[in-house]
Amino acid sequence: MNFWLFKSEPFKFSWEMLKAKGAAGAEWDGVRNYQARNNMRAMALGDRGFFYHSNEGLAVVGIVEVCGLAHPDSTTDDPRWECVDVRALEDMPQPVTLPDIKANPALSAMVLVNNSRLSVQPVTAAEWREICRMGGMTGA
DNA sequence: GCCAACGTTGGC
DNA sequence: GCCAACGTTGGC
Repeated sequence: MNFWLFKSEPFKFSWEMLKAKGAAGAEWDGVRNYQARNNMRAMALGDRGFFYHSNEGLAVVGIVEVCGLAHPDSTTDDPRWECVDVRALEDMPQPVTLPDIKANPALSAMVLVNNSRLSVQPVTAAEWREICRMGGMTGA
């Protein structure tokens, strides 16, 4: 299983909005960046991801699961853009904030720290465990 | 609201 | 194929 990080501005598409979609989940649409698209193409069913609120909140607030493989983005006719489907799995007991992440030397190589503009990012297994620990996530 | 960083576009 | 100009993102 691989791990990822999905970024969204909460006033456009928030964690609460994804949770409201339930088990069916939602398209992660609107991505217009090749690197982010390629990351989505590399995803497998059951992969896990962090849901990160950018601009406002600035924190990892929940865990999502990839529940649909990459397919054409329904918000454009341009065949270049694809997206996966994700659904909300669990809330972070405590949101892990960007300052918390930046202050943790174990996370200094995270894409979030070094290329904050990439909207769909890979996360290593070690980074995944560390952020789960910081967020008070007992399982995962 | 500002500004730095990055990606994309388009002229040459 | 290079590079300058521009637009967008996102942290502060």
